[in-house]
Amino acid sequence: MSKSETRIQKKNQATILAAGLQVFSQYGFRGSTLDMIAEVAGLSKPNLLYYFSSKDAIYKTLLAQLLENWMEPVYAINADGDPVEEILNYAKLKLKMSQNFPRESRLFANEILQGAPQISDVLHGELRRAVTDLAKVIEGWIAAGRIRPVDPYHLVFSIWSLTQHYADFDVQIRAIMGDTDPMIGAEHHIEDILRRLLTL
Amino acid sequence: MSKSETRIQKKNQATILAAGLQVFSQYGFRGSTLDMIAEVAGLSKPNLLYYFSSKDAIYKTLLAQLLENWMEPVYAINADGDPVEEILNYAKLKLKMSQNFPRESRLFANEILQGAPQISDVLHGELRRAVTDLAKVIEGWIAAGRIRPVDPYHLVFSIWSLTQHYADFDVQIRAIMGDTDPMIGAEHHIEDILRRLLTL
DNA sequence: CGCATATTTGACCAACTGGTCAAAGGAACG
DNA sequence: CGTTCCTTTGACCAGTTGGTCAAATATGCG
Repeated sequence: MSKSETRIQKKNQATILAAGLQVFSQYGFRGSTLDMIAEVAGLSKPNLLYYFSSKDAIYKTLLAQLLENWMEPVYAINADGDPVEEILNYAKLKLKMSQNFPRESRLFANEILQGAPQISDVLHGELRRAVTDLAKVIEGWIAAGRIRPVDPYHLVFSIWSLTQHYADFDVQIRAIMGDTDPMIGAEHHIEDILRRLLTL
Repeated sequence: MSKSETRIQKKNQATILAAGLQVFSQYGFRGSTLDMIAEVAGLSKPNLLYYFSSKDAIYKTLLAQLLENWMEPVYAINADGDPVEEILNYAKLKLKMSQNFPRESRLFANEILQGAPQISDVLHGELRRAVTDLAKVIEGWIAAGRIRPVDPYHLVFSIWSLTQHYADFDVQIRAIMGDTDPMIGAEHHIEDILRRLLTL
């Protein structure tokens, strides 16, 4: 079955997805062209379409991979762990993802800005459910007096915005900070914010 | 001079800019077309180009307006005011802007995501200078023991990300929160975060 | 009204767009 | 070596794109 994938197929599919990520994350779906992706990939346009049936197929594959990676750490939050450390650890993980996979973050940002036409169902379905569940866990922590009372939904949005900002607005941040590496201060700052917010 | 602007000219230029904002903020420069803007504006494509010399000209006009509006509240921060209130007030203002002008925020986000090709000079120039100056003011407040020691640059980024997130990721937030209006909780939450962070 | 000026538009263009296809070039394997 | 299947590509297509232009229409004004 999956043995049917040639070595060349695997390599070229990976090359195309990497090129697609590069281009889509910068220009969004509408603003990207197969020619641009082909150029970055170093393949001819018909060759792209030999491995992926359409521009849309490349884009959807990238988004699916992305959503999987993004949901995982949410599920990994342990209701029985230490509340502040669980939340801080999640935030730290998200910041590392912004640092190591900024293009994935920008791909997602672009999709949302365009109104999430491809992932509207995931947002209303799996994501909503996951966040609602997480909110219940946080409410439990609050009720047990283990963290300060905060709105759990807005807490989650804070973590997302604070961390993803370093990937999505990288150009702006670097323009302001010059040669200083933003990520060094960012981790400490976000930890400081969240610890202050959550500690009783 | 400026008297040379007809009533019709004023009206149509405004109509075109409004339509351009609508379209550019969703699809970015590359992903937007004159036909889309013309359709939203209710004008013919050649008519657009009678009022603006090119697609680029519409986009640049919008960005210039935007940057002006965004810089103003930064300059309004008063070094002699109460530090916490000055910062909180700035954050509140930015949140209101996300609420009342979300498309402007998304236009900016799109421009940054695409690598800020049109406003790179402003970022490295005026914006960088303004933030550096603001950072000095904040450092002064810290040195005077009037707020907790925080990295002033990352503080500014926090405020931007926390507030703009509600405009840029509106679709995602509404998917998760359903019918609940995000903005009601957002203001209190952001105030809570910043007060906790800054108060000694 | 009649004229000058401002506005609007249909027809058009060259470049680009996503995608097709038949034919050519390679790899693998007996 | 020859055959089979996988891979690559040049040529091509219909629809879209930003932009032009001359002609038609509307407006303002004496």
